[in-house]
Amino acid sequence: MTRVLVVDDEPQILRALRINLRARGYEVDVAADGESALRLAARDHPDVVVLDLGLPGIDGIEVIEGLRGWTSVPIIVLSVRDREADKVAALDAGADDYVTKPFGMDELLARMRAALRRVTPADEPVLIETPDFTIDLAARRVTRAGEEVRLTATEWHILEVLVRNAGRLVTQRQLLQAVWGPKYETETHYLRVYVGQLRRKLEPVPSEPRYFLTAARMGYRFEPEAP
Amino acid sequence: MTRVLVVDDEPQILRALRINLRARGYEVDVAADGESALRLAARDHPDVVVLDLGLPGIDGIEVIEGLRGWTSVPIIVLSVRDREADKVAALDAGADDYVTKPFGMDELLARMRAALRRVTPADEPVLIETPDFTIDLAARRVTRAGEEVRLTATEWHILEVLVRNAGRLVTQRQLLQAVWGPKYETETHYLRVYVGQLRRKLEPVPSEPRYFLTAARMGYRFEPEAP
DNA sequence: GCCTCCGCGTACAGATTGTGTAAGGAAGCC
DNA sequence: GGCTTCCTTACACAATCTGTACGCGGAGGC
Repeated sequence: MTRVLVVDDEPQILRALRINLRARGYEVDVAADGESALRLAARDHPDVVVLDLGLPGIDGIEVIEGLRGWTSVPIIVLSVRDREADKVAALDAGADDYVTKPFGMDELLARMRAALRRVTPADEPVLIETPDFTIDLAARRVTRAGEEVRLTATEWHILEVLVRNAGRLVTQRQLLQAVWGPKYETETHYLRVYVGQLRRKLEPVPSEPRYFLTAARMGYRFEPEAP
Repeated sequence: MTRVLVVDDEPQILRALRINLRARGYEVDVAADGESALRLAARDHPDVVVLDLGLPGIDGIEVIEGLRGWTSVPIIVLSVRDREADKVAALDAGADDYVTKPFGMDELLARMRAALRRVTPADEPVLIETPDFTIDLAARRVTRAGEEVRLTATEWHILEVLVRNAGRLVTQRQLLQAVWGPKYETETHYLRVYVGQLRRKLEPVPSEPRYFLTAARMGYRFEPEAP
């Protein structure tokens, strides 16, 4: 089922969108400000985000940047601002589309379909195999020596972000933002605890990590292949 | 180099687009009708297509369908028609974006960048190779003779600034400002220490730098190729 | 040609900060 | 109530950063 995260501070628009999208068979998350948007996105992993730019609190552009730190989910921006500079800023920050209010529901739906169509065929590898364990992203399952490894929700969340960025460094900020939300950007000790648990469950020698590598003062990196 | 196929039957728009896109470093193909568009696309495999809907001969929608038969190249539709039904039809036929004429060149360029970004995911391996070592900016990793070279956060930061300005001189002020912040503009000796460490870790003969060159009283320069 | 001065590179050590691990309390679920 | 999971704190250890000292060499003045 396709999940949409709708972010807008105007209740009637939020309501209209929710009703329309539900009627079309989408599962709908709603948020009225940037912080909840980032938190919900981190928790629910929507397939597409519809984002109003004129938010209270965190700026819409910052929400785009926050999301882009860890996910490539399509972002469709809604905005009353019709100035070219605004569009360029949003698109260059990482938005996929920019629709000016007032907009037609059919157009928005068509743009959503277009955005979703692009994502689906590019099905990322769902199975990640290493010499020591196998990760099935679709089934949310990790197998080690034939046995299933039980992971908690938080452990899985961290694993997922790292694995989806395999080979790349993920900064502590990105991880914290993705898993706990933007307010926790400084709580780096959470990461230490949970990365440590992942290592204990998955690394052949937890004290000498081979897959979940630390880059001091920067972040962590998942390295799927034995070096 | 990025190749753009522009399809429009109005000569002045075609001309304006060609000039603007060339000026931005794109390679530009042009076509004035649907048939040439399909032919050129097949021949040249553009990275993005900018397509006017109001074409003589084959309908614009048919061009989209024709392209979608064999390629997923991003298609940005231009059109004078602002009716929602037209947008929906084009998007559902396979277009990625729909821009109503008259449009701003900056907006179109931003939408092109957004479309291109999706195709070439931002995580394209940003690899800088020299005869002696390889830098992977995404992974934050340096490999030398097959072995990973461990760099500290500060070392990385300096390396990154230098590498992103490869071949150009980076002033001491720029470096200090980028790595330590504007308050440290005068602490040039920090640079000496850390550039020295980079040389020790990466230069074949640290005392005779070949990649990390000093420009006395000015700054440093990274030279990726052996002279 | 000699001397001085300034900037550069290196070495090193104390202070600071980051990291990994263990463990306990709170909250939720069966 | 027992179990699991999450959040939080504490602590030891290690790595990194910061700051000082010193030797070297080239540019320019004399």
